[in-house]
Amino acid sequence: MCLTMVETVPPTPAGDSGPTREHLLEAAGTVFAEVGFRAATVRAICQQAGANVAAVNYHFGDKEALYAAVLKESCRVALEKFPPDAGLPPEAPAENRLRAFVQAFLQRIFSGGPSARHGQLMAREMIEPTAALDGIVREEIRPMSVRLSEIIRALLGPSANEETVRRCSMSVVSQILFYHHCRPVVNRLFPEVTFTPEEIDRLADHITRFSLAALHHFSAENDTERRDNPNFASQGDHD
Amino acid sequence: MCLTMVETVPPTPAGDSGPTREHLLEAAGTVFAEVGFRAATVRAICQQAGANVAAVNYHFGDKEALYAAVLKESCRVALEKFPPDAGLPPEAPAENRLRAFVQAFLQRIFSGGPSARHGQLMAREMIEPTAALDGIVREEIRPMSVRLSEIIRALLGPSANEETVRRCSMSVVSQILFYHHCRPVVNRLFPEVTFTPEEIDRLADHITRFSLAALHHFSAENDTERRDNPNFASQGDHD
DNA sequence: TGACAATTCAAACAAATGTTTTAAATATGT
DNA sequence: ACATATTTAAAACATTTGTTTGAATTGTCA
Repeated sequence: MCLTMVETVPPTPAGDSGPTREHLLEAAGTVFAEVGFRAATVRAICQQAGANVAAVNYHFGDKEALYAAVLKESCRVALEKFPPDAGLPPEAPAENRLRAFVQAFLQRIFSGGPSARHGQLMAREMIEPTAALDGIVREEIRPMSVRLSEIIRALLGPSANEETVRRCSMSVVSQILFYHHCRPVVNRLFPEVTFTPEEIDRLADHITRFSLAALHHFSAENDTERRDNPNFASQGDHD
Repeated sequence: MCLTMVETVPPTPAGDSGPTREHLLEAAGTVFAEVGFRAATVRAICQQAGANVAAVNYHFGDKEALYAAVLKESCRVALEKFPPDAGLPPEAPAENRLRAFVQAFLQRIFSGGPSARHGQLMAREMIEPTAALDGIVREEIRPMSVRLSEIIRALLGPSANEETVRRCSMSVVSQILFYHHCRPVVNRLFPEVTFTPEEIDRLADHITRFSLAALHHFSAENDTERRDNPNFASQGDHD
């Protein structure tokens, strides 16, 4: 069926080939994030981009390729704007690195703009994974996961086994993602909850404190010699 | 346009009107949970139910009403099979009630059958809320939320303010939902993680211990008199 | 300017899908 | 058994949607 296909893919593979291509990427990012891949229509995307219906197929080949391009680009932008280490060196205290990790993650998800759109797209990928998810996990999520694991391992102490590190990592990430993934329910349950920058800061505080408390407890549980050390119960002046 | 419409809705409002209606509900539950409301086709549902294409409209009016019926029914079944208190009386120690809450929630989500389907449907509702979400929040989620809040409040002590209770409640629920909501990523990151009943138990253990450690810390932070009470640090023989 | 490639555009195509219609089949009550 | 209501079935309808087509337009370089 592709005998008559000469070259529908754009001759210029990537970059800023033209304004239409970028408008398309921008509009597609918005529409995909708003209604998801399936519900998004190329007509809606093209209209928002001020382009013709055939523009998607001309510049990207088909709708799915456009989606992959959007996902890749939004991922790049989000990580560039809010790097996971938030500028902290690896030698910084693990408590601070955890705080920075949590805050950067929350900002990446909740601050408006293309970074937030990436969060929306990823949330949809969780529910309905596309072929693009494998690449995202490999290039974005796994590096982030090992980075967090290192922080957690430093906090748990050397005697913590890998399973505990993994479980605790997930306990931390879960708290970050919850407000985003369950936003429709959170909004209905607690309409007073907002996501202003200040509120994001307070949220990062809570998640960090909640997690550090648990991690310090786990750490003390492993190294029995430290069990009655009162230092591990007080936490809050670590910055 | 509805002048010629006489009575497309079923004369028997609910209950076990006929085998076809139930087959439809069953098949629709499976298909909706698998591919979501939008991607599910009434043709696929009817085929799986062994019914004619027109059966959906005859018995439920339209596709959306069928979806609402599925959501309502799956919610009923899930809560009936795994009640949030897991048979524990309200006078039981808060630690035990928390453990029961976590375990029942995890089982509701991960054990197969109609109960798990409800979890799938709810996950999709989070990402793409339908009109049915308001009812679910009112009748299912909010009661569950106040129940958890009571447990958390008991653990935090009387001096904890509402905001802390709310935040800690979310920290607990988030850990429960994470493995479910982010399953595609978890599977790719840690293929060794399974969700057998035993693993679910261990997961419930971790979440409960992690949360109790943090909550006891918060509690001690508020009531400074309890700070050095060693009871709040040891927890692990609660069954 | 003129030829050639790249891009845009309007129209149409083909497939999928929710819904309706009309008739046949089945059950129900007398 | 007959009449009536209920349910099922096949076909068609109307709309949406991703994609293609071929002409028109624009840009580029000699």
